[in-house]
Amino acid sequence: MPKPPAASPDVDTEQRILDAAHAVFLRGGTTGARMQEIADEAGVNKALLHYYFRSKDRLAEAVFQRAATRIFPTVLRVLASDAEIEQKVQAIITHYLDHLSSAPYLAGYVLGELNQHPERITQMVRAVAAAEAQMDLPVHGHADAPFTPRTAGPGPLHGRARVILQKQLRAGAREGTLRPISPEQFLVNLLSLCIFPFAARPMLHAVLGMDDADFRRFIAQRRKELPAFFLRALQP
Amino acid sequence: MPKPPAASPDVDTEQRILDAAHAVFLRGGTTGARMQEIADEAGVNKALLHYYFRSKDRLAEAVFQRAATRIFPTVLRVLASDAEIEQKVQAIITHYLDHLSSAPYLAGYVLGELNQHPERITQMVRAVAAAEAQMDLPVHGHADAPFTPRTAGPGPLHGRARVILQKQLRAGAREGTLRPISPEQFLVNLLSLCIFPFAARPMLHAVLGMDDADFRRFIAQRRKELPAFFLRALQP
DNA sequence: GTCTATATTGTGATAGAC
DNA sequence: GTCTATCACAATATAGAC
Repeated sequence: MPKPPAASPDVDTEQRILDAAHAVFLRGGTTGARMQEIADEAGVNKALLHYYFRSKDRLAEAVFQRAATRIFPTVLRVLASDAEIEQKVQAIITHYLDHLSSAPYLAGYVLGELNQHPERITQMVRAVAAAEAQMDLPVHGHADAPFTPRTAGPGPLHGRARVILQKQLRAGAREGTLRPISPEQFLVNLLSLCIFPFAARPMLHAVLGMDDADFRRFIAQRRKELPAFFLRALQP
Repeated sequence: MPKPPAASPDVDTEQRILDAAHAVFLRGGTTGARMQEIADEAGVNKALLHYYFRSKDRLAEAVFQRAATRIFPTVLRVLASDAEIEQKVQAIITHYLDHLSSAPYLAGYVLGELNQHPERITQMVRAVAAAEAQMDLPVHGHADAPFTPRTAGPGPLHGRARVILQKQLRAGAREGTLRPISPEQFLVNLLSLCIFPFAARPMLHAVLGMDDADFRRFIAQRRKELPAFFLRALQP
């Protein structure tokens, strides 16, 4: 029962609050954020935050859920598709560079939360599992059904995505078109190259002297070069 | 004058406090950490923290300084050396995987701080500049001289390290042994592949179901495979 | 549903004895 | 140098009017 008690649930206000919380939490992290700040950003009173979301903790949970959901499902969908490995790499790189460019704080926020609040890990497990489960239902079965407990193996990425990736990598190795590599190393390498530059943006500012314009150019160039760079590394 | 007023400055206690603060801040971030927690960890009273370091802010600054200094100088030294590019890649990868394995929270902490407290960026600029400057003094000139304002170009990594790297990459491209790549893309790729797995460790836990033992094995394998992976990507 | 006012706790910081 | 005791304020949370 995360919904407000009764009457007409003013979803508009609730949404405004959630958006405001999203913005504030992503900038300063959960512990750094102040409820007052969120209220101001949403243009409402502090008490309203507690009316819609019971406590700061729950509000933070809701925001993290949303953020985690925004950073992950696409990769799973792409990996589980029946495209060639080259196309998948291209698609994932393009997606991340574009997506994270438009959400500058997202990567840093998610990593930071996971590091500072271990309890978020289980939350992310659920988020990923939900994404994979929902993926298994092609179209029907309305998206916001609260359960769909259709996860196969033991861990999260032991669903379709991982199985298909592994099969593809092995096939490539057998045919001699790909150097043998485990799905884990493959994925971590790919995600590293996509996500790290955004999570470490301030570090690049400090170490390489990149201002905002520099960074945009840097990412633009990366969009062109990274797919080939990565695929070359996979060659036998 | 960050030193205690007078008398015999009990460097032992000060060090214990700093170590405790290091441990606590790295786990929970600056804002998440509590002074009481640090005092407990150091086995002293809360008031002593204020005696040695004036405020939480200054203590946090000191810890960040130390952490930033531990994560960076080695790369600069390696890059500025006269080794071949292949050896440099190998050395940097080995160093990071070993070093970050023994300091699990370091990467996440530094990235998190930089994201949440923009003022840390200038602090890191100074740290990097100091590291580069100190590097320019081969042996003589005792290490803890507080100035050495010998930084050349405008930005931080516009010192020896960057110049040498760029020269090396261009030479390789001219000779046809390396595919053309900018020093920035080169460095970010390398750092991404080294640092991200540690900063995203909880994410890997959630998404790939990696427990501690899995992660150790994963890194061990990475130590073997990553240099070749990266160097292949550089080939023309 | 939304506000104002207030209760309550947590936490950084200081005073002062030893 | 190190402790105990306490202050002062910031921040979450609630009560209750409208």
